Amino acid sequence: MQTTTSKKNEPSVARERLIEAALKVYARDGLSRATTRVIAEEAGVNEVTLFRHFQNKEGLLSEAMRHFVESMGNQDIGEEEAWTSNLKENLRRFAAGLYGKMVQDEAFVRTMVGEAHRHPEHARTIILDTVRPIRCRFVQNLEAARAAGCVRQDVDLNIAVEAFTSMLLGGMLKITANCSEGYTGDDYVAVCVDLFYAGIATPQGVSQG
Amino acid sequence: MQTTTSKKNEPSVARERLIEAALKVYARDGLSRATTRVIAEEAGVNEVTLFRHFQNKEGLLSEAMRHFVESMGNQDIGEEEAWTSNLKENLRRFAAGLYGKMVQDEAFVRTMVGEAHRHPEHARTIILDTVRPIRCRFVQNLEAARAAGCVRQDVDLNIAVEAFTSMLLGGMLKITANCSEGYTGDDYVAVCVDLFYAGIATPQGVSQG
DNA sequence: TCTGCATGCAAGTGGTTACTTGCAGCGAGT
DNA sequence: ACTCGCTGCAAGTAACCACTTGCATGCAGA
Repeated sequence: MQTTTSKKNEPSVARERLIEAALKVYARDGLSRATTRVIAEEAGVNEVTLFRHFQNKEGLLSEAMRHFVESMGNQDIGEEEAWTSNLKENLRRFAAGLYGKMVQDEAFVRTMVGEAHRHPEHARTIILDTVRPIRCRFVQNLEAARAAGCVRQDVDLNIAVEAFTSMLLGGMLKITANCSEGYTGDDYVAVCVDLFYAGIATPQGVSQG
Repeated sequence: MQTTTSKKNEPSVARERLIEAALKVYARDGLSRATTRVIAEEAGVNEVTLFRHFQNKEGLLSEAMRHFVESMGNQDIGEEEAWTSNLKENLRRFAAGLYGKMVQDEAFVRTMVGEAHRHPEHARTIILDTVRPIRCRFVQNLEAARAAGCVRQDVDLNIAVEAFTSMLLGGMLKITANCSEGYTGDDYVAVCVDLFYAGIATPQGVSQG
């Protein structure tokens, strides 16, 4: 029989295609509205195959989340260079990289923010396992910069980094919803970097103008 | 017949109860999962009455959004006092007030962030009509502070305010999802105020330590 | 007292949902 | 050649969805 999209060469192609499709549909339609039928269609796979691989809708969701976290773990935001010198430029690169990634995954981010209540464990896993490593490296870099005398001593770097990433996240949510007025994402990121740099740098180290 | 919850004294009680219930259910279950049956139940009103008042589900949604925007317009975040003096204290009060309001409406905020794609006009209306006035007042206050010499000249205040509110929004989303580590919302707000103040204040005006 | 309006209740319609069952083909390893 | 696992397809089930219809009730104003 003419199977429209089946390949059957590699082992368990359908499974991978279903997971990829699921993530796509989750992002596009939300976790609630992502139906097994639509996911299977998107994957080019029979709906029954979905239930044969993952017992039910929730099983697919869990597997898809695990896959997402793993695939994100292999990615880097900003190259780690010498953060002790040229702090502002490093901040700029980090912010631009993180903001770009967030915009890229905007739909998925929205879905997870919106459904964090209904799927608390998945939301927590994703936030902790994907953004924490990034944040930790960021904190370490700032600590190095502080050791070099570029960063104020009287500020909690953990919270400061949280505030910086939140600034980028919140801005992305508003800008991509077309609710910003008269400025672009690049403008926004630039101001964030400027403010944050001026906020954490040691006063005598702030380059003015 | 024994009507369980009807009052029938005031005019059109059902309508108001339906709108209140709808907002509650939207926040709790999301826009997609909020069913007419559940909303009617929550309102203690027959489901048919819902369709008689608002033609369909979308009609109720629109009315509920309008109601939300109106009710928010009557609320104030921070009292407007003399912003030219004691800038940091004013920032603190504003931030605490806004953060508190966001936490209060956390579920609704999440719903709107998550479904902004599927209901772009409502999302835009809400963001623009409810948070813009607050932001505008904030910008004006900062401009006054700048005129008094407390605020740097070389920063776009519109974007800076956007960054500040985004910082609070993003932090709230993470903290209320139990994804913060070792700090409270108050800690977070305090650091945000500290960073932002150090970020926008004129260098000579920064009180150190 | 009569009329109109808002509401409740019971029932139903057509569509969609998650999920199941039974059957058949096809490729790979033995 | 034969089996076995993966897959497709057709069909069905029970629940739920938005939304409708018809009828009864009770309150308010005339």
